[in-house]
Amino acid sequence: MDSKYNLVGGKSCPKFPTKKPATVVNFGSSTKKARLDQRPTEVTKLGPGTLLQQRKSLPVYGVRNRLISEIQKHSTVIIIGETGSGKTTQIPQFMHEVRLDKNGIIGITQPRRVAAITLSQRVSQEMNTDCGAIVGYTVRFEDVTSECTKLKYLTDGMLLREAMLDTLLMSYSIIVLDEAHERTVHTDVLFGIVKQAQALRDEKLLKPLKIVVMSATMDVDHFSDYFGSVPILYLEGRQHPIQVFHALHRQDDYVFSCLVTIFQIHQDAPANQDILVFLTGQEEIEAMARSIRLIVKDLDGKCPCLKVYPLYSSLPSHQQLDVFRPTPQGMRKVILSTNIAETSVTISGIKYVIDSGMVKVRTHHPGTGLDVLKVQRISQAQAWQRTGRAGRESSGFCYRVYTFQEFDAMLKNSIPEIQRCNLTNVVLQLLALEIDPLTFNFLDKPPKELVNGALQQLKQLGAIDTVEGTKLTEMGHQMALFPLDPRFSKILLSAKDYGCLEEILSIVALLSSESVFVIPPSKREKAVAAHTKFFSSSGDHITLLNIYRSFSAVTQKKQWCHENFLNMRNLQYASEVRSQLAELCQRCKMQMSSCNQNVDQVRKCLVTGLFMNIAELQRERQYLTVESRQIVAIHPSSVLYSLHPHCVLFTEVIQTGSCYLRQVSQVDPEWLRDIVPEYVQQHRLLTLVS
DNA sequence: ATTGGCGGA
Repeated sequence: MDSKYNLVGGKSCPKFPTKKPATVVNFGSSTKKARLDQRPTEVTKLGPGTLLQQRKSLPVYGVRNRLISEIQKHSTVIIIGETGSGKTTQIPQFMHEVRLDKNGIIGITQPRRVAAITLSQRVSQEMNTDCGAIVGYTVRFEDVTSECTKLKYLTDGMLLREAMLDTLLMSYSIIVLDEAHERTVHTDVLFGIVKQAQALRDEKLLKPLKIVVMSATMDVDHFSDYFGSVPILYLEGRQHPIQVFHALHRQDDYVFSCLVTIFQIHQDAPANQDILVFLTGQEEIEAMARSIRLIVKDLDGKCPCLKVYPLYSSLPSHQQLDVFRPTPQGMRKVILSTNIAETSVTISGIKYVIDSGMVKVRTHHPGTGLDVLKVQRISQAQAWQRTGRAGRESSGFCYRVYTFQEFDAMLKNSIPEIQRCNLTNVVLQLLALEIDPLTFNFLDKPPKELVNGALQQLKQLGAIDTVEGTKLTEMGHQMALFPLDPRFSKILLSAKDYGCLEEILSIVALLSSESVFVIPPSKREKAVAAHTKFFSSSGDHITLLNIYRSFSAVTQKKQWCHENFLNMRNLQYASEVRSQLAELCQRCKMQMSSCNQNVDQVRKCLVTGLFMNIAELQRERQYLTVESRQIVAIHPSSVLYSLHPHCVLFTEVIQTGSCYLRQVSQVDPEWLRDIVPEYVQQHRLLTLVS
């Protein structure tokens, strides 16, 4: 298969068919030692002696001196390491021990907050210091560093924010871009920023910047080429062998095939060997959970007791935590998960992985402004990532519900997010750094249409003067200060003109968080009834405002959220976002203001940033978007779903089955003529407003 | 007539 694969892991064996009854899904196998990415090490409470022993037993420890000398010799290196190699915790310590950091900081980026926090806690424990002293972390809302911090774990997004203040990142002597294979938008932009900073610092004879890229991918030449053929160092991991099976025949229903496979395994495997199944979404997972529970009833006594655990991000946290409880003796867990279990969540004790080979992917279409959420085939790299989830404690098995030929036809690597998402924010950030997004040295260039679409929208919002121009207006500079979609930043900055900053802050904060509504399937009617008292007939935005106003007024927040079927965690997050935004507004010298009960002001203010998102009722329930002439419908979760007003403003349009408008408010077409007269003229919207 | 993969500032 892939030659590099064999370098890191064990030997590849020829695959052979297994003898199974013809009524089941037939698999062929090939024994492989899975290639894996690095997960944050769990913080375990241990004495200092044991900690040192643990450190010394890590594979990376044995090659310490070679690693140091390579990193010392080269200004940029790529390090490929398997899970359990200890690269993320040890290599920064090694560099610090020999003072490679000199008079600067070693910054280590992570795609996720929890990883940055737990890693820095682990490393400060290993170095026998308090977290926040020599070792610290910086994530949104939380900065646990001090004057003496030398090893700083931070989210990639945080380092990008720091680059906004200093493009040369002068406080750092070494930057480690960890988990680079995940290719988050933030890491991808950082690639270019860090490379530019390194070159400029050399050019200006400033202190040099060393770059270390850490990844688990097979496609490492790509990273190396980007920096000009820099050395690649491979690290051994501590991964157990995993036997991989492919379906011998093409399956036409991957959900059903997964279900069949679960029971094939369940009937043969000893108790306490758990199964992890990768599926694509909440609905699919809940449906399969119901099927399994029904089938289990008919199996009585013949097999170990089988317990089903759904796992997806919108699941309340206490239900997510259930997954981590060890399986009771004589039982078996089957976890039905989205790709959350691929990277974000690590479950111990998994012996079997069943891979549907599918994933839900969001793709932005700049011409129509439409986001499409579609089920697609995964990439080979992703398939290996899933496979690896079976071999964390001991040897394991992975059943791929697709043939080897289908595997072979998959993309080697997934399309990076930067090539398929809305780039308005990225482009605004680059322009704020005086970087031309059309010539920026991306690791992988996004399609021209995405960059142009972003420039177009920034021009509409008044952030730039001309689409060709790369200079921000005063408005654009202010917008770039906010950690928001530029349309929301625009609304926030307009709020002073409408005297409703208090209200807009609450709404924008809630739009930045996940849904606050909790609707357990078993208590659906009760939950909806509880939500109804917050509903506003003018739409979802004012409904969100009503919720936030009530939330901030009550003292017993936990109980209140429970009674009203609202998600406490998401409301608290929104409240943190709100404080941060309020502080930024204050820094922009904006006066606080409130429209109290005159909430029409709020909807008018929303128009200043979302005027391109207007839709008009065509016939019953069918709307037409004014700018892109798309046929759409209001999302069933909207309070306007059954009211269908003549003219609405929407926050986003997403195609799942049909095209749906989400977060919708009724607006008076007359407002458009007052608020965005040029836009109305340009788009000949006079029929709408007359 | 009927519903939201995962992160992050």
